[in-house]
Amino acid sequence: MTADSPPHTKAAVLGILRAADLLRRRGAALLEPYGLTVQQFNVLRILRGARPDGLCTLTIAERMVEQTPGITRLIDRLEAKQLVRRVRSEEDRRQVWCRITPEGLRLLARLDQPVADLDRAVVAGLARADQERLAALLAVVHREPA
Amino acid sequence: MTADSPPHTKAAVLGILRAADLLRRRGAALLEPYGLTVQQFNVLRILRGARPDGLCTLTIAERMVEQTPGITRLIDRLEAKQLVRRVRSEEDRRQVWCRITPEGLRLLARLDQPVADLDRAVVAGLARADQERLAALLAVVHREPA
DNA sequence: TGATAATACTTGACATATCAACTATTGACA
DNA sequence: TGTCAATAGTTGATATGTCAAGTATTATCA
Repeated sequence: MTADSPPHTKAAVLGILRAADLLRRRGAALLEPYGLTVQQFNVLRILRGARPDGLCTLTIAERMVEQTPGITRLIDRLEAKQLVRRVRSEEDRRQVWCRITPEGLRLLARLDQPVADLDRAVVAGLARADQERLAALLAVVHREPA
Repeated sequence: MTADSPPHTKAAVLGILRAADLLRRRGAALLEPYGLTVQQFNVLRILRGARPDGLCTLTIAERMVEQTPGITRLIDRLEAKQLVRRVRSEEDRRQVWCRITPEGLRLLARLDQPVADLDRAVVAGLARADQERLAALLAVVHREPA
């Protein structure tokens, strides 16, 4: 192995990082007026998809797009805003079940359209087939290499 | 516009975010034993490329892979570790010129190989031509869409 | 030339992230 | 059944990120 990765490797890696930064910044800007961070929004979406039962804390952490060690306090903030409710499980008292509140659902409903528009806008330069190719190539990348 | 983006759009967007998170976590893990964050490492690389003159603070910020409002304190930390030196410009006393120190260069030299190996490992599942395709598709994405 | 605006940071206040203990509870097994 | 390990989450200390406001300096232009 030489001490430098080849140009196409560098370009791919840099491209991933830059594109993600763009997405995150736009997402943060969109959510900021609603008092949500990108991660908080992702938790809410996960919990909307997990109705009506909800999920326990660490399962939410597993499903996050970005690995999130601070999941407890992240959900603390959502609970403080009344967007999530937590109840300690009776079957296994170590677990805490989290559910999205009606207020959380209403907030998400308001966000669906602008978030979808943002997603579309960011990859608008790519035709559908190219978006599919991109997704397929990235899927290979995050199949956690050894 | 419907209230939901199509599956290929979602897959592309999610793929970007997940792949970037993987890269960032691996990078952070690699750099941690050396006492550097990913962003600090990026500043050092930018300054290595800007020898011998160095760069003023905001120019470094512009060249960062990720947009970084806290550039001043980021460089504060590098200066505290003696990896960067700062001097106020004489031509324009508002500007501060930053240069990498020999110690900073030595640290980078130790990191070049493992970082290159990491980059290669992360996209190892893709043949060269696919890495090029991936880079080309991502380049379209971060051509800052309106 | 003097007032105003623009630039290049810097700083303070605050939010969030990260790591390493720590507690409570459950499972596994001698 | 009692002990030890594993699980699920919480908490404290600390580092880092973010935004808005502040300072110093330079450019613009009446």
